[in-house]
Amino acid sequence: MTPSSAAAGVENVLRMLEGRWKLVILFHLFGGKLLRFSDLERAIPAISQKMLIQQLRQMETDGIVRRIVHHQVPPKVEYGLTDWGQSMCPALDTLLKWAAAKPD
Amino acid sequence: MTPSSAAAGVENVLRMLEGRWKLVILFHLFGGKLLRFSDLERAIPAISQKMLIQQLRQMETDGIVRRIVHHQVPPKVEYGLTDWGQSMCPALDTLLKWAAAKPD
DNA sequence: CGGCCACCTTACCTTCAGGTAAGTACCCTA
DNA sequence: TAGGGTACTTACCTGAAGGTAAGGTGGCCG
Repeated sequence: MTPSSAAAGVENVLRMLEGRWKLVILFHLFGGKLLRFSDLERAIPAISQKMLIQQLRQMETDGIVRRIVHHQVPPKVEYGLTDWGQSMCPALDTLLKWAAAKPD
Repeated sequence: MTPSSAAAGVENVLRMLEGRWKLVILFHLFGGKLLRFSDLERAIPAISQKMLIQQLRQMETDGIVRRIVHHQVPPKVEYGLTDWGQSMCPALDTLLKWAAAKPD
């Protein structure tokens, strides 16, 4: 495994997490919570609708988020994490622990 | 710990890793290796001098990289990881393992 | 019939990370 | 004194991420 290929692997992971709002959304959905579009808007007031849907769609195609449409009137769409998305939690914990171990 | 504060913690970590070249540099320095400026240029041909020095400086102020100046002619400057920088390795491994566990 | 709710979509603009290219400082060798 | 190696520095430019604001659909309710 060359330095470049290893870096590429990690970069693929980072690409899923970077984006101004992905992590905020992620942490709102951790724990198996299901939230509606408007719930997320309320939970993250600073985000625009465009950004919210954009980041959700990207996380959906990355397989982190799943989208559950209830065919009702008025429309109801719920967002939650996939099993794989949930399983990211320990990995993020490891990062936080490393950051907490910083000297100085 | 609110979703936003947890996200902020992870974002701080990501800010240290994001940047087009940080990870590539990082993986070149893993294992206690010491490389000179020109070594890194040769190891990463696609990077410009400006970007190389910029990313090195940022990682230095983040406490990940250390800079060792040898007062010689011609000049000699070596770059290596701090202990804390080295200790990031397992955390990145966790991320890679998570990515490898992706279904589909 | 008109307005409202929920969930998007579109057009347009701004900002900044990163790229290119050239210049600087130092001293040694030929 | 001219050239070269090493380690940067500076000025300028570009593309894409993200922001703002407005429009669109579909049905129910008063």
